[in-house]
Parts: sequence; structure tokens; C-alpha cells
Amino acid sequence: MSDIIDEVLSTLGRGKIFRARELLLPDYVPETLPHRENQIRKIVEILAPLARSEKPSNIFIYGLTGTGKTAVTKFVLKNLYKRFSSNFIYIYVNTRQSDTPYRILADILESLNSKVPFTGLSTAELFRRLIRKLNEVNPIVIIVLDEIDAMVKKHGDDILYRFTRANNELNKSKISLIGITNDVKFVETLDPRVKSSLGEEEIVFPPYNAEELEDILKQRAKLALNENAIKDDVIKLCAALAARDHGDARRALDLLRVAGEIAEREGKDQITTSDVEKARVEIERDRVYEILSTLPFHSKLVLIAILKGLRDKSTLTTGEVYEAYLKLANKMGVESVTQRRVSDILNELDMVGIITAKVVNRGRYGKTKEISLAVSEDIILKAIVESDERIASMWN
DNA sequence: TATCCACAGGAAGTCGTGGCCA
DNA sequence: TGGCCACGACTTCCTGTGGATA
Repeated sequence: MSDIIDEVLSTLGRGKIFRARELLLPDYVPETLPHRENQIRKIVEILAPLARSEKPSNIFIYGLTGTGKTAVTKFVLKNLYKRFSSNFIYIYVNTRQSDTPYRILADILESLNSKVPFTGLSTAELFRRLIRKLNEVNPIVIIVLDEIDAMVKKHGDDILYRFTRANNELNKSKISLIGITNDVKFVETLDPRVKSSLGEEEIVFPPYNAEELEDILKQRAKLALNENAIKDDVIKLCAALAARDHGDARRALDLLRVAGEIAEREGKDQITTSDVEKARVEIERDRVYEILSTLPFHSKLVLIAILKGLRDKSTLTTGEVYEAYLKLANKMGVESVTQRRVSDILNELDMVGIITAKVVNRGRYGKTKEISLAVSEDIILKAIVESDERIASMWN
């Protein structure tokens, strides 16, 4: 057995592709950000009052996934902090990961070295603690709330309102907010008071085109990969695939990194276009597998019901899915959920891209959804059967 | 043109679990 | 230890939708 481990380690240890693999990871902020000069300039202009220890305006940043919103924001704040560290501090919170008002406040307090329990306190108490803490620290605190739309859709904009009003309760300190969102229409859904306060300044990040993505990849490849580990045609392919995917730089870098890992695993000294193709399939498979294996039990059962139903026809209605689901639940001897809940589960599966659910009006025959699979049946089955013993035993 | 169908989906509430604090 | 709170999963109740049909 240890022979296998030694063999694998010796192959990977001799890696000929990467010089610094971590430079291709999404959280790495490079020293230069090509094609984002205008946005950097605009943010610096808005945050310039920090140089005089004055509170800058709140900012709202829009743009699709992978357009550099987070990287540019972190880049500007990092560089301003190098120059004016005595004037302000900044705290970054990803509100998709910390997706409740409680977790956001807890994250901010933890960044300020204040220990917070995982649960058990009211959000009002956390807010009180935050105000107390802020009154002890630096005069100005910049709070970056990334992917803020996801949290607000779930829990409302109350926490944003409280943040925008917090300055009234602070004696020495002041808060400025930077909200980052993928949803251009998100701000329209906010309470007018929050909207006017949070959106003092707005910046839009347009998607990258294929040429711009190519420049970004070339710059990053130069830093992260060994010389001659990659050719221009491979970079072009990564850029083209990511450009097709609404100009997503994160996707382009992921493709390059995973293609490099595949090439390295195979003992090659150069990444080829076929490695990129393999990387594309692997990234998609991993994403889907992770989503599927962490689904709640009834969501998995609904998916199995869809798989069974789609053996006889190309699409199913919500009612047909629910019927098939009830039969399965009955067969397994588990209590079923209501149709209302199944409707929500179908929406959730649609949102994460596992199924396609199109609302259709069939006149006298009512309004429903036409449901079909968006990923291969094999991947779904594998992930569900491997992650749930009850379903596995029923299936086998 | 009114009616009908098969849901969609919003709002408010319940339940169980896990955890804090006085 | 009891009261309180967060949170996810779920239920109940309700109104809205829009094209086919009588």
C-alpha cells in the first residue's frame, strides 16, 4: 500500500507545471488588475476622504460573476490601508457564506477580535456589542458586504438599514459600507431609505471579453506556471470558454488551474487543449456532485422521482413529479412533504442548475412547470446513492 | 366573455435542534 | 435550569395567473 502512496507522491512531487499554484486560486489578489483601471480609479476617488480620516460615501458595486468586483475592492482597500493604516480598518464579509444577519454581525465582531457564540444571542445583542466595539476601535470602519443580494433575498434588508443608521449611535467611530452584488436590479428591491443611503455612489463592472480574459490569463500564467508549461492556444481556449460564460475571469482561472493539475497528475510538462477540455468536464462534475450530495433528504427523493418519471417522457409537470415523489415516499415508509414544499424544492433545484423548470400556462389545463434535467442522469444517481444510504438501499 | 384548471408563490406560523446567559 | 434566541425545514392559508374552453 505504501508503495502506491510513494509512487503518487513522487510523481506529483516532480511537478513540472506549477511554479506557484496558489496564484491561480480565486482569493489571490494580484499586484495589477488588467482592464479594471477605470473602476480602480473611481473607487479610490470615492474612498479618498480616508486620507484625511474622513468618512467616505457608501458604495454599491454591480457586475456579473467573475468581473473583478471583489478583487478590485480588496486590491484598492489593501493598497489604501498600506498608506493610511492609522486612519481606518476594513472588514470583508462574504454574505453567501455568512448568509444570516446573525452570522454577518458575528463575522464582523470576530474580525474585531470579539468572540461571539455560534448561536444563542439575539441579533439586537450582537448589534449592541458591535456598536460598543466600534466605539473602542479606529475612527473609520469600512465594511464590505460581498454577494449581499443572496442574504437580502433570504432575510430582508433590515440589517442594511441598521448599518446605515449605525453612525447615529457611534461617538468616535464611523461606518462606511461597500455592497457588492451580481444582481443589477437588486437595489430596486431595497427599502427606499436603505437605497438612498447605501447607493450614495454606484459602480458597474462590465463583463470581460475574450481578449481581456486572455490578457488576465497570460499575466497570471506568467506568475503561477513554469516557463514553457503553457502555449498561447491553451490560454486562448480557456479565455474563449470563459468569455462564452458571460466573461467570467474566475472561471477562466479555474479552467487554467484545473487543466494544470490534470496535466501534472499525468506527468506532463505542458498543458494541452485536451487538458482544458477535461478540466471543463471535471469542474462541472465536481460542482454538481457537491450540490447534490449536500441536498436535504426530500430534495434527493424529489430528484429520484424526476429521474424515474423522465424515463417515459421528455418533461414532467409539478403535479406529475409530486405524484411520483409520493409513491417513492410511500414505498420507503417515510412521511411525505406537501406539494407546496415540493414546489419550493423544484425552484431550489432549478436555481442551482440541476433541473430546468419552465413555467407554462396550459389554458384550461392550468398553470404548471415543465421540468427536465439540466445535468446527466448518471451524475445525479451517483451523487445521491453515494450520499444517502436509505435511497441507495431502495435503488439497489 | 366568463369560467375553469393546476398550479405558482407570498406570508405567517410551527417544530425541532442547538446554544447562550443570568 | 429555565427563558430566550437563531435557524432550517416545513405547513397552512391564501391570492394570483393566463390561455383553453364552453
